Formats: sequence, C-alpha cells, structure tokens
Amino acid sequence: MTIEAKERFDQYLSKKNLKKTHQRGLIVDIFLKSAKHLTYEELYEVVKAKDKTIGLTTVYRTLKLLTESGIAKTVDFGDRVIRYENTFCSGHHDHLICIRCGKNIEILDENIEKLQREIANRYGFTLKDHTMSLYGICNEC
Amino acid sequence: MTIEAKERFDQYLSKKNLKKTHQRGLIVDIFLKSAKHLTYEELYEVVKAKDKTIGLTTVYRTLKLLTESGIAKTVDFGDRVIRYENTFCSGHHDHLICIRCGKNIEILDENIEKLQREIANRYGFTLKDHTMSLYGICNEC
DNA sequence: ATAATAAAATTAATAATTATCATAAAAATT
DNA sequence: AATTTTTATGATAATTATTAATTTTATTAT
Repeated sequence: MTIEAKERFDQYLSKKNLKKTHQRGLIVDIFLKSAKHLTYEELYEVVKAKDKTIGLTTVYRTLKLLTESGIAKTVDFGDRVIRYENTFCSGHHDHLICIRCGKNIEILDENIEKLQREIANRYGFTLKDHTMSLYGICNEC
Repeated sequence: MTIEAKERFDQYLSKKNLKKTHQRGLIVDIFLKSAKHLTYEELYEVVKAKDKTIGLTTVYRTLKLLTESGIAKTVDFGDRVIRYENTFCSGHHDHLICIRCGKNIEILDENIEKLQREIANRYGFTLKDHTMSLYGICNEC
C-alpha cells in the first residue's frame, strides 16, 4: 500500500532527525506510484517532468533514504543494471525472467519461502529478507 | 574446476573466432584463482600487479567475454555493487548473507532447486539459471 | 616467413556518482 | 510571529566508471 509506505518513510525521517521537505515528498510519491522496477535515470526523468527545479543530487540522496528505510530494494536482472523496486507495491515477490525476450513475471511460492527460512535457521541465521531471480526461456521464445 | 572453466573459455574463443592472447589467458587465470566475488576494480588491481602493461579496457572486455561464455555471473548483495562470481569455482550455489557483519555463506539446497524448476515449468519456462540471496542476522551478531 | 586479421594499449570521450559550498527552507526556540 | 539553529537543496565541480576511436602489436592461417 502506498499510504503505508509513505508513513514508513515519514517515521524513518523523524527517527533519523531528517526533515520533511517538498522534494523528498514528491520523489517518494512518484517512486511509489511508478512501475515496479526503476533505474535511477528513469526516476529522475519523471521527477524532472513534475518539477524542473529538482536537482539530480537530491534524487540520488532520496533514493538512498528509500533503500535505507526499506521501501526500495535493489534488484539484479543479470544485465549489470541496478534497478530499484518498491517493496510495498505488491508485497514481497520474486522474479521469473525470460533471457530471450526479457519478459518479467512476478512469482511467489510459499513452499520456497518456508524452505528459505529453514535453511537460514539451520545456519543460525534469522532471516530478514531475500531476493530470488529465475532465468529461463519462455514458451513464446 | 579451474581446468574445466579454462577449456570452456578456449572453446568459446574458437567458436566465436576470437584469438587466444596472453592478456586474455592471464586475466582468466587470475579470475578463476581469485576469491569468489570480485568487483571489476578488484580484478583489475590483481591483474595490474601481475602485469603492469595490461590496460583497463582489456579487463573490461575480457570480463564481458567471461560473462558471455557463462564462466562469470553477476551477483547482487543488495549494496548497489556489481560483483562477478566464478560459476565453476564450486559449482552452482546461493548466498546467505549477514546484514550486520557481512558474513557470506554459500548454500545449496536440492529441495529449493527442485521447486524452482517446478515453478518455472508452471509458467511455461525452461529454467536455465537462477540467483538467490538470503539476508539475515547471524547468531554471532 | 609473410600476409591478413583481430586484439591491445593509449588516449580521449562520455556517463555515472559523489563532494563541496553558498543559499534556502524547515523545525525549534523564544 | 520572529529569530535562531539546523539541515536540505541546487549548482557546480570533482571523481569515478565505462565506452569509443585509433594506432601499434600480436596471433593465426597460408
């Protein structure tokens, strides 16, 4: 939920004694409303379209805050491009990617999730998060 | 196995009509002998130490060949740094990472691997590869 | 051994990211 | 509400990362 994420961001700001500013608000709003997987560049484009006066440094800085607060997460589709994903958008999910056409399906499997927790526990870890990307060839390719 | 990987690289070169050169050989050897997860920078440092005359562009190019030939794979530990991993070093494996101390354990679970193939098939995909990273807090932290 | 071809190094160009700093805005205090 | 304190911002510069272009050098095939 977008509202939930926004609240989390505000809480993070006050916890860290950071200020609520117009720029931060706008960037977060845009990020939360946008497509799943954004590069820095794509985000900056949209932000600039809404408010020409916002500097690129601010976008970098805000993106950092978003990751620190757990609202954004970096994902790797194996193409050496860093993308940011909204972790609140559709809850947690993993990725199934076609290496021919680039098709990207979001998946979620409770059995795997359970196994992941078990493995972590076996090594004495408390699992906090994970990423998983499956690469294959889809039936259309 | 290092030898196996080296062979694969040589095969890749001849298949693509690329030449075997001293530089490529050296870079591949170093990459295969090195620690699991190298950044471009780390690799270049070691290469330069062995042979001062090798240019940085050549390292970039060879790293590209390594990924194309399937010997290297990019991995994301969630810190916006692209690392290259030797896929032959200890065969396929996933990662369990402590978000406090950075400890990095290689894991492999046949049940998960099987589930991954099943999920991919369910969506009409033929699974070729995958990455999985579990983030948590280890018992020492 | 020689010619043909491709790769390397070097340099330059471009892109991405971070640092600096003066100004402006937000929160705290009066 | 005005003032003070603190922090954020934007512009620029600096740094770092990556790619391109070109001449020289090395490799392969003949």
